[in-house]
Amino acid sequence: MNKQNYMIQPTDAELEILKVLWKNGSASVRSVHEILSTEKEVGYTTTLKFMQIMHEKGFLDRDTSQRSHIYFPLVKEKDIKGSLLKNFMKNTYEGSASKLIMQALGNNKMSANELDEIKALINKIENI
Amino acid sequence: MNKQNYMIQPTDAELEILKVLWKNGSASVRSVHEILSTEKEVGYTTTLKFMQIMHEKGFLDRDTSQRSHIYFPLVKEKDIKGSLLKNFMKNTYEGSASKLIMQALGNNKMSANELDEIKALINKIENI
DNA sequence: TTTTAACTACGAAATAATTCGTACATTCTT
DNA sequence: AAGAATGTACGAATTATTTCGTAGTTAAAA
Repeated sequence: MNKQNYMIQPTDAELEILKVLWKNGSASVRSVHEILSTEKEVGYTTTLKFMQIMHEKGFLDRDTSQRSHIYFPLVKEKDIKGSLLKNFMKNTYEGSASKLIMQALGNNKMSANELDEIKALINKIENI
Repeated sequence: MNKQNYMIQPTDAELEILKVLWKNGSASVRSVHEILSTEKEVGYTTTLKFMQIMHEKGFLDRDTSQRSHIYFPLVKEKDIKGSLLKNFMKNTYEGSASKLIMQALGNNKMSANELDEIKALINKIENI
């Protein structure tokens, strides 16, 4: 039973780290930090501290058998993003998925391919 | 030229107040506070303080000709929500509207009517 | 083997967001 | 007219989040 409503949510800074780890499977603080550094100015111990906090919070586990610890995500990308989405939907669109989708459609250019993909999913949902 | 990328965004607490005002057009601190109180425990001066801050930030204007000031929104619901959505999309879905829409579709039950509305909008977009 | 580099741990400063108490003014009630 | 109720203003406490400095350890390089 995942993605509960009250699932703990990562903060913005924590989400950035999770995204790096979801993409890479597992990594040392050093390599996560190097990737983050390409996007924004941040100190090494800042990244380290976040990863320690995230370990405490249960977002990450780690292998400490080597001097340089290797961290990996304990939470699934889909679950976390789903939970963040649900929360955002609640705060901003009174919990209405269709309101959110309508505005996202209206405000953003998408490729024909993406639009088709969306239509296909709707059809699939409707034909159940 | 509205809804710029760097449009100032309301915090969560500020958004709640904006939502009340968008729905009511304009209102005193007292009446906003009464509505908020039905949803959560909050002190009167907290609501007052927020509305003063929002006035400073330019989210609200107010009529101070009476003792009880009347506040009204200076920003449009669509613009603010669009800006929040864009920001959320950037943080959580790498800025991809279709990723967000796909997950929103997948995770939420919608009525046939809502689904049709979404399909109609897609068709309209495709037929331009 | 001495120095330098890389690593963890962790307290605490800095910043952002929320919440409220208190002071003071005006209006309403009695 | 006195007291109670209602209003604004605003400093400051509280809480959440982000950021980093420093201490101490281990490994690598000179």
